[in-house]
Parts: sequence; structure tokens; C-alpha cells
Amino acid sequence: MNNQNRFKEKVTIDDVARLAGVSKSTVSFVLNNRPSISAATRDRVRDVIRKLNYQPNQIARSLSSRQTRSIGLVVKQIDNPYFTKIMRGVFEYFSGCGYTVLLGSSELQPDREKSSIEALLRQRVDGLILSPLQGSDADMSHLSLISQNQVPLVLLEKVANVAANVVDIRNEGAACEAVSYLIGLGHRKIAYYSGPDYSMHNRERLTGYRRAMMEHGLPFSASGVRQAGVYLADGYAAAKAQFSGSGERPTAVFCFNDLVAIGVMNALMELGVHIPEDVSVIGFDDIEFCGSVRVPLSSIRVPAYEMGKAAADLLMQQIGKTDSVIRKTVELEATLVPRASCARADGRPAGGIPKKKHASPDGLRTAGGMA
Amino acid sequence: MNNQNRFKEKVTIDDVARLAGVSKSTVSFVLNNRPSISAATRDRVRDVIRKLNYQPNQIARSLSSRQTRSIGLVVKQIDNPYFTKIMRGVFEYFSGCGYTVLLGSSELQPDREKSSIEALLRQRVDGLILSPLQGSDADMSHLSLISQNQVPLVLLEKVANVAANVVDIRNEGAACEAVSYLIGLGHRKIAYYSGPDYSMHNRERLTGYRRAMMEHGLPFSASGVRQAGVYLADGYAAAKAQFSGSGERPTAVFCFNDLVAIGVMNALMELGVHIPEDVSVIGFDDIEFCGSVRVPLSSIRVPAYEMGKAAADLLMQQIGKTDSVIRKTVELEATLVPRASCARADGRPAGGIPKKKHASPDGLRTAGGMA
DNA sequence: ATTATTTGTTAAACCGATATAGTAAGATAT
DNA sequence: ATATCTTACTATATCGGTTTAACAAATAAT
Repeated sequence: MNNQNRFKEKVTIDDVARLAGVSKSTVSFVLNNRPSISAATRDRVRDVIRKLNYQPNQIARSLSSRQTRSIGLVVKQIDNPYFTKIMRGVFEYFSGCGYTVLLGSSELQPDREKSSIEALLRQRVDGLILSPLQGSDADMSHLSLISQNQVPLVLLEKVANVAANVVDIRNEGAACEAVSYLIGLGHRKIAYYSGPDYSMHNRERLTGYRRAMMEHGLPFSASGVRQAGVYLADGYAAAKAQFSGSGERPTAVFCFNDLVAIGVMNALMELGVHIPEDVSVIGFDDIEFCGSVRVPLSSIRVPAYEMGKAAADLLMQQIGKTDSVIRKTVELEATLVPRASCARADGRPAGGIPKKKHASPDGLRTAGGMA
Repeated sequence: MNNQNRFKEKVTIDDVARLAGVSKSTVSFVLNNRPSISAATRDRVRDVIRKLNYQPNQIARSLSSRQTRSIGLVVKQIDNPYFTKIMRGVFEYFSGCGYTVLLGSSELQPDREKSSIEALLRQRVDGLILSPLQGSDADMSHLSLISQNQVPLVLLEKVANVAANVVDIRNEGAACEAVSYLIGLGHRKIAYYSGPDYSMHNRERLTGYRRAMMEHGLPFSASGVRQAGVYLADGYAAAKAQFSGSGERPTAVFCFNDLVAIGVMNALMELGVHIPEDVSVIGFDDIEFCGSVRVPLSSIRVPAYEMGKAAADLLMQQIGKTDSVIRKTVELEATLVPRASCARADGRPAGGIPKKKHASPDGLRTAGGMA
């Protein structure tokens, strides 16, 4: 009946109220720093709280206040270095302001994206950060599900025809920059090893690639694009297929991400193709290991950690402020980091820094010396 | 007053009950598949649920049932490949059985470990998986905090004097195996580049290193141990310090983890020290990139993903079953994967596979071909 | 036919907080 | 002295479910 004689029951607000000789309302007010409490009772209540080591039940709080002080983060792959940095950025931001982060991931399967979102909405997160899969068929019904629930949302890539808060990177521009750099080195036959087609980032990078080719009057043909994927094994397989075949070979390969690029390099090395003398390679994301792989890998540096923080910040601006819905798109810079994996088309070293200013080209120092 | 004319209020169990012409108890019973409901009403209620697109409020559920269907996972570093795999294992297990994973991380700071745990306990997680920092001063007070709250716990490394469920790896044995392998290659001056001292894994690996040295009658001196850390930069700095100094140099370096080992390799390469001719290097964890770095890195393969699954499984066995508390320690295998970073002490290639059976020594194939 | 048991359903207490309306006591104004 | 306003606090409804005890109707046992 009463919960005094129960074994080791949790301390509740009632226990505190009883011991402090006040009502639970008063305790609640103290807990939430309401002004209308005298210093004397405030201190008394706080003493009791400390004495009982009382921890308010966040679930009960959530139910009555309709705020869970938690947010959901749905990525595409939990163990992908790019998302990993984003996760850290998001986590650090929210743990700094007393929010909890609930983990979600589609692991590249649309149905699992949907179920992840549903699970998080059931847990009544106060907001959602989502890196959406978006195929050409584009079943974006779960997005409307989110807006139905009026949960603040920040997307980690643009979605066509959806007005939402977005934190994204300059994919097209950076891709164009990378391919232009290769062209500047004298390359004419440049391949794009593409990511999955449910990725907007992939589509934008493809556009950047195409634009660079066209702007320089180079032939853009579909054959220049090879379907790879997101994994090391995808790049490996794609390169093995192309370079062990008898077809025409590119002298440079621009890859959807660093994992694909590293897979490509592994394959080429196995086939006796030299990097960068025979083929130049550029990746995307600039993960930590770019400077440490067989041939230091040129890549596009993406500020993933900062993206996470930015997305968190943008989401936080929405939470609580029910009025004046913000619709903002933050686009972060992404710039080429040239390293040894690129050379001139005739095989000579790339030499100095290309026209535009870039981050330090020194793969070794950068990768070895910094955390 | 009533919530029918409010704008876009959420559908509640009462709405369902009203429309189906039953009590909310009945709806609740249907929701939880209680047997005592006639097929007719069950179907009718389910129809209404579907029609209204009703999603039960998990917060309300949690409050009354005292089960949140969520667990907390506290790692040491969100963006470390080892923890990343664990996270995926844990996530996949729990999302498979309708549980949500709340993210926590100490980011290597004890106070943040504590606050992470507190935050998760406030959210009333049904269980906790923790990779604990444990310094020599050993302030393990938060562990008692967990047991006070009677929250099922699984640790991701053993804690001295604490009886708990543990999923761990065979650190000492694997370390001993690695060092013995180096000794078998003729090395006599072998250094251990250690991890942080708040890591039990580090202490166990150190013990394994020491045991191997002693068993082979080699001098074990404190000078054989260099403090490195967990980051690439830590290994880089430690190696730079040792190999640019004038002191005695080891011919082999066994590292706390792969990041340190890769940092070491970067430093040595900068200093013109050749791997493996001059110095052999072994890492720990066998992260994906081991086969793709400058010189393919020998490492200890750790089944981190499986650890995550195992920890999740062990935790799940505890949840709900209040009686008969389980206390189990699951220790997973960890075995040496030799690659090109190791050679005989005289500089000649290591050649075949060492006595004991190991995973494929073919770094290139393994790393390039597999995901 | 009467009692006992099973089956299907519901009323109401409860989970542990928040929040609103209300109240008693003391301060200020009239 | 009475009315008005603060100030400090409390009673109570509420959030949206679960769960227990109660109950009526149908079935089985005596």
C-alpha cells in the first residue's frame, strides 16, 4: 500500500515534500527554480534533496511537461567515419545543455530509416536530426510523418521539394573543384566512382563532376561514371572490374568517398597500376586515415564534427520556440586537400599548390602529427 | 477544455476507446496482446487504431509500466573505430527487439562518464552498457550509483573488485601472443607503446607483454614501456621522441591500439626508419584500415561488433528478470593477424605463418576485398 | 435449478512529475 | 478599519498510459 516499507523503492518528490514539510508543488517549484519561493524553504528543500540523493524522474517530468529533453539522431551508418564525427558533434552539443541523444540508423535501408524514426517519435523526442536516404523513387512519407507530429527537424542533406532546416556541405562546388584540379594536372579521361543513388550527396557530387568536365570542354559520357558504393569493398570491386578489363582506362578517378578511394587504391596496387604515376585518385570526406594510407590520399575535407554541432544548434533554436518556425539552410565549406595520390597526367609530380588556396598539401605531417 | 477542437492534438488512447466504443482498459489490453479479449473487439479496436494512425505514447507507457524500453550505452569515444563497431552491434540488437539506445560517452573524462550515467539514469533506462574509465585512484562510485538504482549493467571491460556482467576480450593472452610472435621473429628489444592508464585493457595488454618477455627469458624493464595514448598523434609523438633521441632503440614496437601504431609508422617513416626492415610494428583492434596503411599493419583482431551484440544479449537476459541475478563474464577471442609490418629481427621477411594458427596473413586481399 | 467457474469488459487507482487556480498571511493603500 | 495587492505556499487536476479489482454474462458443475 504505502511505499515506505517497500524494499529500496526510489525516492520520489513526495518523499522530499514530506521530509521537508512542504507540498510537492513547492518541491517542484524549487526544482525548476521558480522565483516565488522564499530563500528559507528553498534551502530547506534543497537540503532534503541532497540528503535523500533525490533524482527527479525524467519520465514523469516528460509526461506532464510534454518535453522529454531528448533528441533523436538518425544516421545512415553508425560505423562510418563521416557519421561518427557528426554524432560526436551532436552529442557534445546536447550533453552540454542537459539533453539526451537517442540513436537511430537506417544502415542504408529505407525501411529501417522509417522504423528508426517511428521508434524515436514514440519516445517523444523533442527534435530530430536526420540524414535521409532518398532514392529516385523518393518515398519521403516519413518526413511528412515527422511534420505531422510537429517535431522540429534538421536534415543533414537537402531533400528536393521539402522545405526544412538543413545543414549541408558544398558538394557540387567541392566536387567541381576536385575534378578541375585533376584537369589542371592535365588529365582528360577522368572517372567518377559514384556512391549509392539514394544519396543526394552523390547526385550533387556527380553534378559537380559533370560541370567541371563541361566547363573545360571535356567529353562527359555516362561511361565515365562507374557505380561503386560506400564501402572499401565497393571501390575495390569497381576498380578491379574496370582496370582488369580491356576497356579504356581513365588516368584519374574521383570517388564518392574516402573508403571507396582507398578500396580503389588497394585494387590498383594489386593490379600493378601505380598511383599516382599511372592513375591519380581523389576521395571525399578527408577521414583521419587519408594521410596514412599506402599513397597519401587527396581528398575533400568535410567539417563533419562542425556539421553535427551546427545541426544541433539549429535544432535547439527550434525547440521550445513554437512560434515563428525557422527555415534555414546552412551550407558549410568543403575544400580540396591535395596529397601524393595525384600527379600530372604525364606522371610527373603534381608540384606546388594549385591556383586556389587549399589546406596544407603535406599529407604526412598533417596525418601523423595531428589528432 | 475538451481536446476535440484543439488544433491537431495527438491521438490518445481515449480517442481510440471512444471511437471503438470500449473502455481505455480494453484498448490497452489489445495493445499489449492480452489474451482476455474477444476476437471481435480486438479487430474493431485495431481498425480504429489504424484509422486514427494511433501511436501509443511511450512516455506515458514508461511511467506506468516502469519500463522505458530503452537502454543506455556509454562508450569512451564516440568516433573511435573500436567503439563504433560496438555501438553498431548494440544498436542492431536492440532495434531488433523494439528497444531504443540512448547514447552516452565519457570522451575519456571521468567526470563526463559520471554525468553521462546520471543523465541516462534520470531517463530511466532499463539497462546500461558501460565501457568504464578506471584509473589507479579508482573512483568507481558511479558504479555503486548504478547498482543502487538496481539497473541491469553490462561492462565492456573487467573492473577490479566489482562483480558484474562483463563482455571482454582476451587482452593478456592476445598481447602475449603478439609479443611472442615478435620474439619468434628474433626480436629482443621490444617496446610496448602503452595506452592511457585509466584503461584496464591497457593494463592487461601490458601484463601480456611482460609475461611474454619473461617467459622467453628476456629482460623486462620499465624503459621498454613508453607512454603513448589512444590517438594517432599520441603514437606519432611517442615514436618521434624515442627514435629521434640518442637512446637505445627497439627493433619492434607493440602498440596499445591501431591508431597509435599508425601514428608510430608515420613518425618512423618521416625519420627514415624502414618498416619492417628496421622496426616491426603491431597494433591492436584490427580496424578496417590496417590493410590499407603505408605498410599493412599487423594487428590483433578484436570482434568489436560481436562484443556489442554479446553485451546487448547479456543485458537483455537481465532486463525484466528481476529474480536470479546473472553474473557472467563472457570473454571473446582476439587473435593475431600478421601483415607486412613485421619482419625478422635481421630484416628478412617474416615468411610463413607462425606456429599457432592465425587468420589470413594476406593484408592486401583482406583489406581490399572485404567490407 | 442452484452454485461455481470462466470469459470479456470496465471503473478507478496509480505511475511521478507539472501547472493552474486558489488561499492564507502580511504589506500597502484608502 | 477596511479594501487591495503581494507574497509564499498548497490542493488538485492533468499528462497518457497500465493494472488490479470488480462485475455482468455465459458456461460448466453439482
